[in-house]
Amino acid sequence: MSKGITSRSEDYSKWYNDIVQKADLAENSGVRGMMVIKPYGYAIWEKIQAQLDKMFKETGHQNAYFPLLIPKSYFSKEASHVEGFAKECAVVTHYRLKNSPDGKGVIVDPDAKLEEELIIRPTSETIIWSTYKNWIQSYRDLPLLINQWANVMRWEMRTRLFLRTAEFLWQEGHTAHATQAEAWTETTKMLDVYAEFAETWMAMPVIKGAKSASERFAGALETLCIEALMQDGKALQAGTSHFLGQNFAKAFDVKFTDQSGKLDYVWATSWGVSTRLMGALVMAHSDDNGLVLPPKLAPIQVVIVPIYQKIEQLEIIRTEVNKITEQLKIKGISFKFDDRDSQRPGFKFAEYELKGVPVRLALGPRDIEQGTIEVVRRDTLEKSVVQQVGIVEYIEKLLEDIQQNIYQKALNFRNENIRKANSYDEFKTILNEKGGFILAHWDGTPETEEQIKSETKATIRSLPFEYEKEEGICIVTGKPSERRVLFAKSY
RNA sequence: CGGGGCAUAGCGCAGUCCGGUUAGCGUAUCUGGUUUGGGACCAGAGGGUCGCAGGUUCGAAUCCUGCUGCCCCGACCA
Repeated sequence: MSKGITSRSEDYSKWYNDIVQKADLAENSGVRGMMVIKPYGYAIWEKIQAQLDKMFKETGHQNAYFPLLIPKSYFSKEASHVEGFAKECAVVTHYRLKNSPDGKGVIVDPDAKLEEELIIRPTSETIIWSTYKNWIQSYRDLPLLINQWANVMRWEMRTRLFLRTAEFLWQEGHTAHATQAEAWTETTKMLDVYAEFAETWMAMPVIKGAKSASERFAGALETLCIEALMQDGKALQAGTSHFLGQNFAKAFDVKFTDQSGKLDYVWATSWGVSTRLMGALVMAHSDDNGLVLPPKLAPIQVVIVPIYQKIEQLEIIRTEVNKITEQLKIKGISFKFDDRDSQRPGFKFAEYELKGVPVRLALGPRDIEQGTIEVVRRDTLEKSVVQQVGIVEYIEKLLEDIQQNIYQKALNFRNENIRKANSYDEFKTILNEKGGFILAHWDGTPETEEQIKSETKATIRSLPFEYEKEEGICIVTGKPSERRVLFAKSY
């Protein structure tokens, strides 16, 4: 169909790579595992950031910035945290280069070895909590609600554009509270923020739940997550919110005096989403013609393509287009009038489909004569000719429809791909033949979880909130279980 | 980090097995013209340290060694 894009049925991974690269979202760089986010891709990330940032501020958080480099000694203070991240940390050992004696380039100066090595942050709990120690003395300093937008680095074995890169962009919220209850409320509140963002803005349905013990964040007492289903039937963790208890407060000695004068450790949370959301966005809605973007996150919501033979015709069209774009501006709808003479209309149509622009308008001599305009919506590729009168209201409504429609489509797909399995055989059959989410009983032990993982490659994505308790027996061991949990193969 | 594949013009590739003119093809780019309602056509032009570093040879894109990067499959993760 489309030039140069592998179809999903042919090779899903290749399709994903083709879209990311050909829609100009990102490309691989000269550095292993690290990508360049291109202007069009970054524009989408900026929209994601802007909305999330607004939501964080609305829930009382402030932004701050902490250092990229973390002293190695900080890292060892919280035992399970080290264990979780040690294997993938980049380490800075020297602070100077010098000219190579053989005259070929530069070498690390062996005389410039650091006394204490520095870790490039894989996450910032340690540097932040060592700082919070100085910021918190009394209950009056609480709650402390901080977020930072930053890059982090995790030395990944195998990387994929947006989904897993060695360096990625994210936000990380780090909060401190006087009581356990308040910290727990914060943990669930931020998960709700993520879920709302995913569904309302990304048009991507998610399932909220809690991670099993083995999938928890290193150092957390509880990890909550939102899980989304991709078109190939694999699950993607789209955001996490951690209840850290008093682990980091104890590790970094962060105490406060409560109203009765008693000294106690503070309660903590952390929560984050990353540029991985970009990967989720691509896989949630796109088709074999290219990217499909939800209008709320599309850098260009409406593209206008003029169709003309002579330059005089273009000028007439331009006058008509200006009338429309002035109104679009007032409505806050972003647009692009593509008057490039170097490409023909057909080329432009294909190009904007590839880039996922939600609405395309085409205006030619025939329309000028008849007072009409051609409107094509990206999600269904449906083409209609409508009157120019009232076109802006029509577009406004159409953008809402598209946002709704792609959400509904993704929701239907997701719902059709949640299945219950009542035996291990059934579980395996569903997994191999259909994929998707599987709800099944599990005895609650890490051993059984591990056995299922090694035998089927499926993992427990979460203990989902939205499914009620139900007595049953574990599909593997036959032991009693009080609820079904959510399994899937995942990214 | 293990197994497999790949690296030649911006992009996609041929040439490599079997060393030998000036390294080709498609596409993109630039110029001029004709075109423009679903990826236009004609004519001309520019563009290469053949991934990097060594080696063999009269001669290397081609043979040998090392390195780097990318892709796919595994072990680990947001």
